[in-house]
Amino acid sequence: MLHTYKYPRPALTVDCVVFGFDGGDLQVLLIRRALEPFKNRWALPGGFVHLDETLDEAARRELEEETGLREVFLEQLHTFGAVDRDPRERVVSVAYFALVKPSAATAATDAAEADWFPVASAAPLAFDHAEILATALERLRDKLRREPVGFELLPPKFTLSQLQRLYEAVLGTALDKRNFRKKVLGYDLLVALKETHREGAHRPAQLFRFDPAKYRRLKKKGFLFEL
Amino acid sequence: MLHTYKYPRPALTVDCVVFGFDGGDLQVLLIRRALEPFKNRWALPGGFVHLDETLDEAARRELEEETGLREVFLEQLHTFGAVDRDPRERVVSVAYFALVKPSAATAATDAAEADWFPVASAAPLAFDHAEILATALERLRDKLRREPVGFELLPPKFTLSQLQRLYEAVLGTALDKRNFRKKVLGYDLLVALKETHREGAHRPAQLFRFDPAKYRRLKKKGFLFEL
DNA sequence: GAATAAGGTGTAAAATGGACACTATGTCAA
DNA sequence: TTGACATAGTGTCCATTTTACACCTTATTC
Repeated sequence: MLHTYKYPRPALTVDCVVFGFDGGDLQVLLIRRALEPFKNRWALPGGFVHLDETLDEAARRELEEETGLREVFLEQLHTFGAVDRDPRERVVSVAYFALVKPSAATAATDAAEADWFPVASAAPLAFDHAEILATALERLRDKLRREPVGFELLPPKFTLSQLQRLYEAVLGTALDKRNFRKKVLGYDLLVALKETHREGAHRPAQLFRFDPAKYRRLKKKGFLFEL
Repeated sequence: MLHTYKYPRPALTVDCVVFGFDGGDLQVLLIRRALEPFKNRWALPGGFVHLDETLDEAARRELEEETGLREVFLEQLHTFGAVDRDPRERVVSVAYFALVKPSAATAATDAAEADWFPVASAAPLAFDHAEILATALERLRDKLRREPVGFELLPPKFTLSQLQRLYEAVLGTALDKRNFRKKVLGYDLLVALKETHREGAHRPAQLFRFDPAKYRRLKKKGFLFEL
Protein backbone atom coordinates (compact mmCIF):
# COMPACT_ATOMS: atom_id res chain seq x y z
CA MET A 1 0.00 0.00 0.00
CA LEU A 2 1.33 3.38 -0.97
CA HIS A 3 0.98 6.74 0.72
CA THR A 4 0.62 9.91 -1.23
CA TYR A 5 1.07 13.52 -0.21
CA LYS A 6 0.74 16.86 -1.94
CA TYR A 7 4.26 17.93 -1.01
CA PRO A 8 7.37 15.81 -0.58
CA ARG A 9 8.29 14.82 2.97
CA PRO A 10 11.50 13.76 4.60
CA ALA A 11 11.53 10.36 6.24
CA LEU A 12 11.58 10.63 10.02
CA THR A 13 13.66 8.36 12.22
CA VAL A 14 14.86 8.12 15.78
CA ASP A 15 18.38 7.15 16.82
CA CYS A 16 19.51 6.30 20.32
CA VAL A 17 22.88 6.93 21.87
CA VAL A 18 22.99 4.37 24.65
CA PHE A 19 25.65 4.87 27.29
CA GLY A 20 26.89 2.27 29.73
CA PHE A 21 29.69 2.08 32.26
CA ASP A 22 31.72 -1.03 32.99
CA GLY A 23 33.68 0.42 35.89
CA GLY A 24 36.46 1.64 33.67
CA ASP A 25 35.39 3.29 30.44
CA LEU A 26 32.24 4.99 29.37
CA GLN A 27 30.73 2.81 26.65
CA VAL A 28 28.27 3.17 23.77
CA LEU A 29 26.01 0.49 22.45
CA LEU A 30 26.20 0.04 18.69
CA ILE A 31 24.60 -2.32 16.23
CA ARG A 32 26.12 -3.73 13.11
CA ARG A 33 24.17 -2.78 10.01
CA ALA A 34 22.93 -5.74 8.01
CA LEU A 35 21.91 -3.70 4.98
CA GLU A 36 23.22 -1.06 2.62
CA PRO A 37 24.07 1.73 2.89
CA PHE A 38 26.96 1.36 5.31
CA LYS A 39 26.48 -2.41 5.35
CA ASN A 40 28.49 -4.01 8.17
CA ARG A 41 29.34 -0.64 9.66
CA TRP A 42 28.51 0.02 13.29
CA ALA A 43 25.63 2.43 13.87
CA LEU A 44 23.36 3.79 16.56
CA PRO A 45 20.22 1.75 17.14
CA GLY A 46 17.19 3.45 15.61
CA GLY A 47 14.54 3.34 12.95
CA PHE A 48 11.48 4.92 11.45
CA VAL A 49 8.82 6.71 13.46
CA HIS A 50 5.38 5.19 13.11
CA LEU A 51 2.33 7.40 12.70
CA ASP A 52 0.61 6.16 15.82
CA GLU A 53 3.43 6.63 18.31
CA THR A 54 5.15 9.63 19.85
CA LEU A 55 8.85 10.20 19.30
CA ASP A 56 9.66 8.88 22.77
CA GLU A 57 7.64 5.78 22.08
CA ALA A 58 9.40 5.26 18.78
CA ALA A 59 12.79 5.53 20.48
CA ARG A 60 11.83 3.00 23.15
CA ARG A 61 10.35 0.63 20.62
CA GLU A 62 13.39 0.69 18.35
CA LEU A 63 15.67 0.32 21.32
CA GLU A 64 13.88 -2.79 22.46
CA GLU A 65 13.61 -4.24 18.97
CA GLU A 66 17.26 -3.81 18.18
CA THR A 67 18.92 -4.32 21.54
CA GLY A 68 16.35 -5.87 23.87
CA LEU A 69 16.72 -2.95 26.31
CA ARG A 70 13.64 -1.81 28.21
CA GLU A 71 12.92 0.71 30.91
CA VAL A 72 16.08 2.68 30.52
CA PHE A 73 16.65 6.34 31.26
CA LEU A 74 15.82 8.02 27.96
CA GLU A 75 15.75 11.65 26.94
CA GLN A 76 15.50 13.56 23.69
CA LEU A 77 18.84 14.99 22.60
CA HIS A 78 18.70 16.92 19.34
CA THR A 79 17.24 16.55 15.87
CA PHE A 80 19.65 16.11 13.00
CA GLY A 81 18.54 17.33 9.61
CA ALA A 82 21.51 17.83 7.30
CA VAL A 83 20.22 17.44 3.76
CA ASP A 84 22.53 14.62 2.77
CA ARG A 85 23.02 12.80 6.03
CA ASP A 86 21.49 9.72 4.41
CA PRO A 87 22.76 8.93 0.91
CA ARG A 88 19.45 7.40 -0.19
CA GLU A 89 17.03 10.20 0.44
CA ARG A 90 16.20 12.97 2.85
CA VAL A 91 15.99 11.58 6.37
CA VAL A 92 15.58 13.67 9.49
CA SER A 93 16.48 11.94 12.71
CA VAL A 94 15.45 12.74 16.26
CA ALA A 95 18.32 11.59 18.43
CA TYR A 96 17.86 10.33 21.98
CA PHE A 97 20.31 9.55 24.65
CA ALA A 98 19.90 6.70 27.08
CA LEU A 99 21.65 5.51 30.22
CA VAL A 100 21.60 1.87 31.20
CA LYS A 101 22.67 0.00 34.30
CA PRO A 102 25.29 -2.73 34.05
CA SER A 103 22.74 -5.51 34.63
CA ALA A 104 20.68 -4.44 31.63
CA ALA A 105 23.85 -3.75 29.69
CA THR A 106 24.99 -7.35 29.65
CA ALA A 107 21.54 -8.49 28.54
CA ALA A 108 21.76 -6.19 25.55
CA THR A 109 24.69 -7.96 23.98
CA ASP A 110 23.18 -11.41 24.40
CA ALA A 111 20.63 -10.48 21.80
CA ALA A 112 21.18 -9.10 18.37
CA GLU A 113 24.15 -7.81 16.50
CA ALA A 114 24.84 -5.32 19.22
CA ASP A 115 28.01 -4.59 21.13
CA TRP A 116 29.55 -2.13 23.51
CA PHE A 117 32.47 0.12 22.59
CA PRO A 118 34.44 2.57 24.67
CA VAL A 119 33.27 5.97 23.47
CA ALA A 120 36.82 6.96 22.65
CA SER A 121 37.23 4.16 20.12
CA ALA A 122 33.82 3.91 18.53
CA ALA A 123 34.69 5.02 15.02
CA PRO A 124 33.95 4.70 12.19
CA LEU A 125 30.20 4.95 12.38
CA ALA A 126 27.52 4.96 9.70
CA PHE A 127 25.78 8.14 8.53
CA ASP A 128 26.39 11.17 10.76
CA HIS A 129 26.34 9.00 13.86
CA ALA A 130 29.76 10.15 14.98
CA GLU A 131 28.40 13.68 15.18
CA ILE A 132 25.35 12.51 17.08
CA LEU A 133 27.56 10.62 19.49
CA ALA A 134 29.72 13.69 20.06
CA THR A 135 26.64 15.77 20.81
CA ALA A 136 25.38 13.14 23.21
CA LEU A 137 28.68 13.00 25.04
CA GLU A 138 28.69 16.74 25.50
CA ARG A 139 25.19 16.57 26.86
CA LEU A 140 26.01 13.72 29.18
CA ARG A 141 28.92 15.62 30.70
CA ASP A 142 26.72 18.62 31.21
CA LYS A 143 23.93 16.59 32.70
CA LEU A 144 26.15 14.64 35.01
CA ARG A 145 27.44 17.81 36.58
CA ARG A 146 24.06 19.40 37.06
CA GLU A 147 21.72 16.55 37.88
CA PRO A 148 22.14 13.39 39.91
CA VAL A 149 21.85 11.12 36.92
CA GLY A 150 25.04 9.12 37.27
CA PHE A 151 23.19 6.49 39.26
CA GLU A 152 21.47 5.44 36.06
CA LEU A 153 24.81 4.03 34.93
CA LEU A 154 25.54 2.11 38.13
CA PRO A 155 23.99 -0.91 39.81
CA PRO A 156 21.23 -0.13 42.33
CA LYS A 157 23.78 -0.66 45.10
CA PHE A 158 27.14 0.98 44.53
CA THR A 159 30.15 2.26 46.39
CA LEU A 160 31.36 5.83 46.48
CA SER A 161 34.52 4.78 44.68
CA GLN A 162 32.47 3.38 41.81
CA LEU A 163 30.56 6.62 41.63
CA GLN A 164 33.74 8.64 41.63
CA ARG A 165 35.30 6.50 38.92
CA LEU A 166 32.20 7.08 36.82
CA TYR A 167 32.48 10.83 37.20
CA GLU A 168 36.16 10.72 36.41
CA ALA A 169 35.62 8.59 33.32
CA VAL A 170 32.88 10.79 31.94
CA LEU A 171 34.34 14.16 32.82
CA GLY A 172 37.87 13.12 32.02
CA THR A 173 39.35 14.66 35.15
CA ALA A 174 40.73 13.30 38.40
CA LEU A 175 38.72 14.22 41.49
CA ASP A 176 39.86 14.47 45.09
CA LYS A 177 38.46 11.57 47.07
CA ARG A 178 37.73 13.44 50.27
CA ASN A 179 36.17 16.43 48.55
CA PHE A 180 34.10 14.20 46.30
CA ARG A 181 32.68 12.22 49.19
CA LYS A 182 32.04 15.30 51.29
CA LYS A 183 30.10 16.90 48.49
CA VAL A 184 28.11 13.91 47.34
CA LEU A 185 27.12 12.89 50.85
CA GLY A 186 26.35 16.50 51.69
CA TYR A 187 23.38 16.42 49.34
CA ASP A 188 21.89 13.73 51.49
CA LEU A 189 20.60 11.86 48.46
CA LEU A 190 22.42 8.63 49.16
CA VAL A 191 21.31 6.06 51.70
CA ALA A 192 24.01 3.96 53.33
CA LEU A 193 23.04 0.30 53.27
CA LYS A 194 23.89 -2.30 55.86
CA GLU A 195 25.93 -4.14 53.28
CA THR A 196 29.44 -3.88 52.03
CA HIS A 197 31.01 -4.68 48.72
CA ARG A 198 34.05 -6.92 48.93
CA GLU A 199 36.33 -7.35 46.01
CA GLY A 200 40.06 -7.91 45.92
CA ALA A 201 42.52 -8.09 48.76
CA HIS A 202 41.53 -5.00 50.63
CA ARG A 203 39.01 -3.40 52.92
CA PRO A 204 35.37 -3.82 51.74
CA ALA A 205 33.44 -0.73 50.78
CA GLN A 206 30.18 0.64 52.12
CA LEU A 207 27.30 0.25 49.69
CA PHE A 208 24.83 3.06 49.01
CA ARG A 209 21.69 3.49 47.03
CA PHE A 210 20.27 6.65 45.48
CA ASP A 211 17.01 7.96 46.93
CA PRO A 212 14.97 9.31 44.00
CA ALA A 213 12.03 10.36 46.19
CA LYS A 214 14.28 12.56 48.29
CA TYR A 215 15.68 14.10 45.14
CA ARG A 216 12.23 14.92 43.78
CA ARG A 217 11.36 16.60 47.06
CA LEU A 218 14.51 18.68 47.03
CA LYS A 219 14.10 19.60 43.39
CA LYS A 220 10.66 20.96 44.01
CA LYS A 221 12.15 23.37 46.50
CA GLY A 222 14.37 24.77 43.78
CA PHE A 223 17.47 22.88 44.77
CA LEU A 224 20.35 22.48 42.32
CA PHE A 225 22.67 19.52 42.25
CA GLU A 226 26.09 20.50 41.03
CA LEU A 227 29.35 18.68 40.99
CA MET B 1 2.36 16.84 -8.48
CA LEU B 2 2.01 14.13 -5.90
CA HIS B 3 4.60 12.33 -3.84
CA THR B 4 4.31 8.71 -2.95
CA TYR B 5 6.07 6.63 -0.35
CA LYS B 6 5.98 3.02 0.69
CA TYR B 7 5.24 3.84 4.30
CA PRO B 8 3.23 6.74 5.71
CA ARG B 9 5.22 9.73 6.95
CA PRO B 10 4.46 12.49 9.38
CA ALA B 11 4.61 16.01 8.03
CA LEU B 12 7.64 17.88 9.34
CA THR B 13 7.52 21.52 10.40
CA VAL B 14 9.62 24.03 12.27
CA ASP B 15 8.26 26.51 14.80
CA CYS B 16 10.13 29.45 16.26
CA VAL B 17 9.77 30.92 19.72
CA VAL B 18 11.08 34.44 19.21
CA PHE B 19 11.93 36.36 22.35
CA GLY B 20 12.35 40.12 22.60
CA PHE B 21 12.82 42.56 25.44
CA ASP B 22 11.34 46.03 25.53
CA GLY B 23 13.06 47.16 28.70
CA GLY B 24 10.21 45.97 30.88
CA ASP B 25 8.77 42.59 29.98
CA LEU B 26 10.13 39.61 28.16
CA GLN B 27 8.07 39.31 25.00
CA VAL B 28 7.22 36.64 22.43
CA LEU B 29 6.51 37.24 18.78
CA LEU B 30 3.30 35.62 17.56
CA ILE B 31 1.45 35.58 14.27
CA ARG B 32 -2.26 35.47 13.76
CA ARG B 33 -3.34 32.39 11.86
CA ALA B 34 -5.21 33.18 8.65
CA LEU B 35 -6.42 29.62 8.07
CA GLU B 36 -8.08 26.73 9.80
CA PRO B 37 -7.42 25.05 12.09
CA PHE B 38 -7.17 27.60 14.88
CA LYS B 39 -8.10 30.36 12.44
CA ASN B 40 -7.48 33.80 13.99
CA ARG B 41 -5.67 32.28 16.93
CA TRP B 42 -2.18 33.47 17.74
CA ALA B 43 0.58 30.98 16.98
CA LEU B 44 4.33 30.62 16.76
CA PRO B 45 5.77 31.48 13.37
CA GLY B 46 6.73 28.34 11.48
CA GLY B 47 5.98 26.10 8.54
CA PHE B 48 6.94 23.03 6.57
CA VAL B 49 10.50 21.88 6.08
CA HIS B 50 11.55 21.72 2.43
CA LEU B 51 13.55 18.81 1.14
CA ASP B 52 16.51 20.90 0.04
CA GLU B 53 17.11 22.79 3.26
CA THR B 54 18.39 21.88 6.70
CA LEU B 55 16.22 22.35 9.75
CA ASP B 56 18.08 25.52 10.70
CA GLU B 57 17.59 26.89 7.23
CA ALA B 58 13.90 26.07 7.33
CA ALA B 59 13.54 27.90 10.63
CA ARG B 60 15.32 30.99 9.30
CA ARG B 61 13.34 30.96 6.11
CA GLU B 62 9.99 30.68 7.83
CA LEU B 63 11.00 33.34 10.30
CA GLU B 64 11.85 35.75 7.53
CA GLU B 65 8.76 34.92 5.48
CA GLU B 66 6.37 35.35 8.34
CA THR B 67 7.97 38.13 10.36
CA GLY B 68 10.65 39.73 8.21
CA LEU B 69 13.32 38.92 10.80
CA ARG B 70 16.83 38.03 9.58
CA GLU B 71 20.13 37.29 11.22
CA VAL B 72 18.81 36.60 14.66
CA PHE B 73 20.27 34.37 17.33
CA LEU B 74 18.65 31.01 16.60
CA GLU B 75 19.05 27.65 18.23
CA GLN B 76 17.24 24.34 18.14
CA LEU B 77 15.09 23.76 21.20
CA HIS B 78 13.24 20.46 21.13
CA THR B 79 11.18 18.35 18.77
CA PHE B 80 7.52 17.93 19.56
CA GLY B 81 5.84 14.80 18.35
CA ALA B 82 2.64 14.15 20.25
CA VAL B 83 0.44 12.08 17.97
CA ASP B 84 -2.51 14.47 17.93
CA ARG B 85 -0.79 17.82 18.29
CA ASP B 86 -2.28 18.82 14.94
CA PRO B 87 -5.95 17.95 14.46
CA ARG B 88 -5.58 17.42 10.71
CA GLU B 89 -2.88 14.80 10.56
CA ARG B 90 0.35 13.69 12.12
CA VAL B 91 2.77 16.62 12.24
CA VAL B 92 6.11 16.57 13.99
CA SER B 93 7.59 19.97 14.70
CA VAL B 94 11.16 20.91 15.40
CA ALA B 95 11.00 23.94 17.68
CA TYR B 96 13.61 26.68 17.68
CA PHE B 97 14.17 29.54 19.96
CA ALA B 98 15.36 32.91 18.80
CA LEU B 99 16.55 36.10 20.47
CA VAL B 100 16.17 39.42 18.71
CA LYS B 101 17.47 42.87 19.46
CA PRO B 102 15.03 45.74 19.91
CA SER B 103 15.93 47.35 16.57
CA ALA B 104 14.98 44.21 14.67
CA ALA B 105 12.00 43.72 16.93
CA THR B 106 10.21 46.87 15.82
CA ALA B 107 10.80 45.97 12.19
CA ALA B 108 9.06 42.65 12.72
CA THR B 109 5.70 44.15 13.58
CA ASP B 110 5.70 46.52 10.62
CA ALA B 111 5.33 43.54 8.38
CA ALA B 112 2.76 40.80 8.55
CA GLU B 113 0.12 39.81 11.00
CA ALA B 114 2.72 39.59 13.72
CA ASP B 115 2.78 41.13 17.15
CA TRP B 116 4.64 41.03 20.43
CA PHE B 117 3.10 39.79 23.65
CA PRO B 118 4.48 39.68 27.17
CA VAL B 119 5.25 36.01 27.75
CA ALA B 120 3.05 36.00 30.81
CA SER B 121 -0.06 36.94 28.85
CA ALA B 122 0.41 35.10 25.58
CA ALA B 123 -2.45 32.63 25.84
CA PRO B 124 -4.39 31.07 24.24
CA LEU B 125 -2.18 29.73 21.50
CA ALA B 126 -2.86 27.38 18.61
CA PHE B 127 -1.84 23.70 18.65
CA ASP B 128 0.58 22.79 21.44
CA HIS B 129 2.33 26.12 21.15
CA ALA B 130 1.77 26.99 24.79
CA GLU B 131 3.79 23.93 25.72
CA ILE B 132 6.50 24.84 23.26
CA LEU B 133 6.62 28.35 24.67
CA ALA B 134 6.90 27.02 28.22
CA THR B 135 9.79 24.78 27.18
CA ALA B 136 11.50 27.69 25.47
CA LEU B 137 11.13 29.90 28.52
CA GLU B 138 12.68 27.27 30.72
CA ARG B 139 15.56 26.94 28.30
CA LEU B 140 16.04 30.69 28.07
CA ARG B 141 16.30 31.01 31.84
CA ASP B 142 18.82 28.23 31.94
CA LYS B 143 20.82 29.64 29.10
CA LEU B 144 20.82 33.15 30.45
CA ARG B 145 22.38 32.00 33.68
CA ARG B 146 25.03 29.86 32.08
CA GLU B 147 26.02 31.69 28.95
CA PRO B 148 26.39 35.36 28.15
CA VAL B 149 23.50 35.42 25.76
CA GLY B 150 21.45 38.24 27.22
CA PHE B 151 23.18 40.70 24.93
CA GLU B 152 21.23 39.22 22.04
CA LEU B 153 18.12 40.82 23.51
CA LEU B 154 19.66 44.28 23.99
CA PRO B 155 20.88 46.99 21.61
CA PRO B 156 24.57 46.77 20.66
CA LYS B 157 25.24 49.52 23.18
CA PHE B 158 23.52 49.12 26.51
CA THR B 159 23.80 50.15 30.13
CA LEU B 160 24.32 47.86 33.07
CA SER B 161 20.90 48.81 34.38
CA GLN B 162 19.30 47.64 31.17
CA LEU B 163 21.17 44.38 31.42
CA GLN B 164 20.12 43.93 35.01
CA ARG B 165 16.50 44.64 34.22
CA LEU B 166 16.66 42.02 31.50
CA TYR B 167 17.98 39.42 33.91
CA GLU B 168 15.38 40.34 36.46
CA ALA B 169 12.57 40.13 33.94
CA VAL B 170 13.63 36.75 32.61
CA LEU B 171 14.60 35.13 35.88
CA GLY B 172 11.75 36.70 37.78
CA THR B 173 13.91 37.70 40.73
CA ALA B 174 15.31 40.96 42.03
CA LEU B 175 19.09 41.20 41.90
CA ASP B 176 21.39 43.32 44.03
CA LYS B 177 22.80 46.14 41.95
CA ARG B 178 26.29 46.13 43.40
CA ASN B 179 26.70 42.39 43.31
CA PHE B 180 25.33 42.22 39.79
CA ARG B 181 27.76 44.80 38.49
CA LYS B 182 30.68 43.31 40.36
CA LYS B 183 30.01 39.91 38.86
CA VAL B 184 29.24 40.95 35.31
CA LEU B 185 32.20 43.29 35.05
CA GLY B 186 34.41 40.71 36.72
CA TYR B 187 34.10 38.47 33.67
CA ASP B 188 35.75 41.20 31.67
CA LEU B 189 33.46 40.57 28.71
CA LEU B 190 32.04 44.08 28.52
CA VAL B 191 33.84 47.02 26.99
CA ALA B 192 33.05 50.45 28.42
CA LEU B 193 32.38 52.89 25.61
CA LYS B 194 33.17 56.57 25.60
CA GLU B 195 29.49 57.34 25.40
CA THR B 196 26.72 57.67 27.88
CA HIS B 197 23.04 57.04 27.63
CA ARG B 198 20.87 59.92 28.79
CA GLU B 199 17.23 59.44 29.43
CA GLY B 200 14.96 61.14 31.95
CA ALA B 201 15.82 63.64 34.63
CA HIS B 202 18.80 61.93 36.16
CA ARG B 203 22.42 61.03 35.82
CA PRO B 204 23.34 59.49 32.45
CA ALA B 205 24.58 55.92 32.36
CA GLN B 206 27.79 54.48 31.01
CA LEU B 207 27.29 52.51 27.80
CA PHE B 208 28.91 49.12 27.24
CA ARG B 209 29.17 46.64 24.45
CA PHE B 210 29.69 42.89 24.63
CA ASP B 211 32.98 41.53 23.29
CA PRO B 212 32.18 38.21 21.58
CA ALA B 213 35.79 37.56 20.57
CA LYS B 214 36.93 37.76 24.17
CA TYR B 215 34.18 35.37 25.14
CA ARG B 216 35.21 32.82 22.54
CA ARG B 217 38.78 32.99 23.79
CA LEU B 218 37.71 32.45 27.39
CA LYS B 219 35.34 29.64 26.48
CA LYS B 220 38.11 27.75 24.76
CA LYS B 221 40.00 27.74 28.01
CA GLY B 222 37.09 25.98 29.66
CA PHE B 223 35.60 29.02 31.33
CA LEU B 224 32.03 28.98 32.59
CA PHE B 225 29.84 32.05 32.70
CA GLU B 226 27.36 31.85 35.52
CA LEU B 227 25.07 34.38 37.01
C1' DG C 1 52.11 -11.77 60.81
C1' DA C 2 53.86 -8.89 57.17
C1' DA C 3 52.89 -7.05 52.67
C1' DT C 4 49.47 -5.26 49.81
C1' DA C 5 45.53 -2.63 48.18
C1' DA C 6 41.73 0.01 48.41
C1' DG C 7 38.46 2.27 51.94
C1' DG C 8 37.71 5.98 54.80
C1' DT C 9 38.47 10.40 57.39
C1' DG C 10 39.51 16.31 58.95
C1' DT C 11 41.48 20.78 58.83
C1' DA C 12 43.22 25.12 57.39
C1' DA C 13 43.66 28.65 53.87
C1' DA C 14 41.62 30.87 49.91
C1' DA C 15 37.96 32.20 47.05
C1' DT C 16 33.37 33.22 46.42
C1' DG C 17 28.76 34.92 47.40
C1' DG C 18 25.49 37.78 49.71
C1' DA C 19 23.88 41.55 52.53
C1' DC C 20 23.90 46.18 52.95
C1' DA C 21 23.58 52.40 52.30
C1' DC C 22 25.27 56.32 50.68
C1' DT C 23 27.21 59.69 47.22
C1' DA C 24 27.19 61.43 42.22
C1' DT C 25 25.24 63.61 38.30
C1' DG C 26 22.09 64.84 35.37
C1' DT C 27 16.99 67.17 34.42
C1' DC C 28 13.25 69.90 35.49
C1' DA C 29 10.22 73.07 37.68
C1' DA C 30 9.36 76.63 41.01
C1' DT D 1 19.45 79.61 40.88
C1' DT D 2 18.45 76.32 43.50
C1' DG D 3 16.32 72.50 45.34
C1' DA D 4 13.68 68.27 44.44
C1' DC D 5 13.87 64.17 41.96
C1' DA D 6 15.46 59.99 39.75
C1' DT D 7 18.65 56.81 38.39
C1' DA D 8 23.92 55.84 38.21
C1' DG D 9 27.59 54.28 40.54
C1' DT D 10 30.55 52.53 44.34
C1' DG D 11 33.13 49.06 48.83
C1' DT D 12 33.25 46.33 52.97
C1' DC D 13 32.40 42.72 56.00
C1' DC D 14 30.79 38.19 57.09
C1' DA D 15 29.38 33.52 55.96
C1' DT D 16 29.82 29.92 53.01
C1' DT D 17 32.04 27.15 49.78
C1' DT D 18 35.94 25.32 47.59
C1' DT D 19 40.34 23.52 47.42
C1' DA D 20 44.60 21.38 48.80
C1' DC D 21 46.53 17.97 51.32
C1' DA D 22 48.28 12.81 54.33
C1' DC D 23 47.49 9.24 57.22
C1' DC D 24 45.14 5.40 59.50
C1' DT D 25 41.79 1.32 58.73
C1' DT D 26 40.40 -3.12 57.28
C1' DA D 27 40.23 -6.67 54.57
C1' DT D 28 43.08 -10.40 51.70
C1' DT D 29 46.98 -13.16 50.49
C1' DC D 30 51.19 -15.62 51.04
